[in-house]
Amino acid sequence: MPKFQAPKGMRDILPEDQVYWEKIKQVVKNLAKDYGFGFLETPILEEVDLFIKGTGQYTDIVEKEMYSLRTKGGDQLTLRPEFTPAVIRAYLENGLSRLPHPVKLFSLGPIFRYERKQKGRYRQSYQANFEVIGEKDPILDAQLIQLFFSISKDLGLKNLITQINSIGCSRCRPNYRRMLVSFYRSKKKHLCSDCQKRAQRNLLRLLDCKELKCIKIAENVPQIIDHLCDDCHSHFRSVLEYLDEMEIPYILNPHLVRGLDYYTKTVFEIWPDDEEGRQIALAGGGRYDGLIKLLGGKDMSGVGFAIGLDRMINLIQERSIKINTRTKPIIFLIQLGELGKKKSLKLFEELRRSGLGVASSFSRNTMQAQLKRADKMGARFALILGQKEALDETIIIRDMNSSSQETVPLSKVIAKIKKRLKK
RNA sequence: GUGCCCAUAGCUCAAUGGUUAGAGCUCUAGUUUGUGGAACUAGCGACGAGGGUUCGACUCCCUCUGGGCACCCCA
Repeated sequence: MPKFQAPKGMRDILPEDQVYWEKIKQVVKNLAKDYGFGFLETPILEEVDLFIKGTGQYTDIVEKEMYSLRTKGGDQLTLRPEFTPAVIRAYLENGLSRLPHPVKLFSLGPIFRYERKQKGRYRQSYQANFEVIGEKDPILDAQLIQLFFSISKDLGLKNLITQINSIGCSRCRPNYRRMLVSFYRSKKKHLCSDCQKRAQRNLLRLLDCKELKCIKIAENVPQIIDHLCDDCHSHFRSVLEYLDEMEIPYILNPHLVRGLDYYTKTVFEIWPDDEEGRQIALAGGGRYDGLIKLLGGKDMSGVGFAIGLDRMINLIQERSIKINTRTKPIIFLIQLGELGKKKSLKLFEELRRSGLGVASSFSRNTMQAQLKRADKMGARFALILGQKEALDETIIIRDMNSSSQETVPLSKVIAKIKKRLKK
C-alpha cells in the first residue's frame, strides 16, 4: 500500500499520457507563434497582493482558493491561481511598454486553486494563457476566440460553442446594478436562500441560479446588454460581427458573468456543445480595460483568455480522438554472450547517433526475452550481436515482420538499414 | 465550504462476521541451452491508515487520508 499519496486534487502525469500533453503543447506553441504571441514564463510564486489587487479581493479565487505561504524572510507569497495579473506584472516590471503595441504574450504552466475536486477540476491544473496588452479594438476580442478554435481544430476537437456576453464598463455597470436592485427589491422574499445571500454581495449571480423559482423571476429581469453605454454597446456589436464573419459558433449568454473583478465589456467561455450540455468551460476570458492601471501602469486596454489543458485532454480522451501515436523504435539491439554484451554499449551509441530510433534491453541476456521486448516495442528490425558475430565483426539484421535474416559486416549495418528503409 | 456515493494486487472485479483473501489482464520466468507474436505452466503482487464492537472483522461502527458526482465557482 502506498505510504505516500499525491496531495489531494493533484496527480502525476504518466509517460503513457505524455503523447497528449506533448501534442497540445506543440499545437499551442505553433499557433501562438502564428498569431504573433511571444512566449513569457513567469514564476509559479507571486506576491499575494498581486492577486488580491488584480484578481480582486472579493472573488472566490482570492477569498478561499489561494495556496498562500510565508517565506523565512517574511514575504507573503502565493502559488499563482491564474496568469493574468502575473503577466501584467511582468509586462510592467520588464518595461515591455517599449515594444510596439499591442504586446501579445502567451504562457504555459500550472496554476493552483484550493478547491474541492470534481470532474475536470484539479487543485493543480495546467493552462495556456494569452494576453493582448494595449489595444481596445474589438477585433482582438474576436481574434482570440478565433485562436482558440484554431487550436481546437488542430487537436481534432469539434462541437464546441462560445458563450459570450458583455458586462459593461465602470460607466454603465453601476446603472445596471441599480436596476437590478430595484427589480429584486419587491421579489426578495421569493428567492431561494442562496440567492438571498447573493443579493448582498454578488448581485449579478442572481441571474445564474438553477432554482426554478429564481429562474422564473429572472425571466423578466432587465438584461445588461440592453443597458450598456454607447461605447460598450458598439464594441460588443463589433465583436459579434467579427465572429459572424469568421463563422465562429457562439450564443449570447446574458447570464455569463464570470468571477474575476477585472473584466469589462466582453466576457466569454467556450464549452463542449454536447447533448448533455455540460457546462464545463474549456477556456474562458475577456477584456480588462482597468487592470493595467490598477496594477500601476498606464490607463490602457487589455484582453485575454486561458485554456484549461487538463479539460481539453479529458475531452480528447472522452471523444476518443486519435493523437499521433508514440514513436516506435526502428531498431532493437540484441546482445548475446560476453563479447556481444561488451561491444553492445558502444554499438548502441553509434546507432543512436545515426538518427535511427534504437532501443535495447541490455539487462536481459536470452535471445527469447530480448526478441519479445523488440516485438512489444514494435521495432522494425532486430540487430543481433552474439558471440560469433562479435568475433567476426558482423551482425545479423532480422526483419521483424518477415522474420528473414541477413548477416552483414558490422561497419555496413547503418547503411544497410537506411537502404532497407527507403524501399 | 456544503451534500451524496466509494476505497480488496499496477488495472478490472470476486469473497453469509469464521481455515492460508481468489480470478482475468499486465509484469517476470520456464516449456524453447542463439530466435518474438500463440498456447500452456509457474512466480511477483492487495484488504488505504488508525481506533472501536466481537471469542473472532475485508465484512459492523467512528475518525483520518484519498477517490467519484453535484452545489458554489471556474480552466
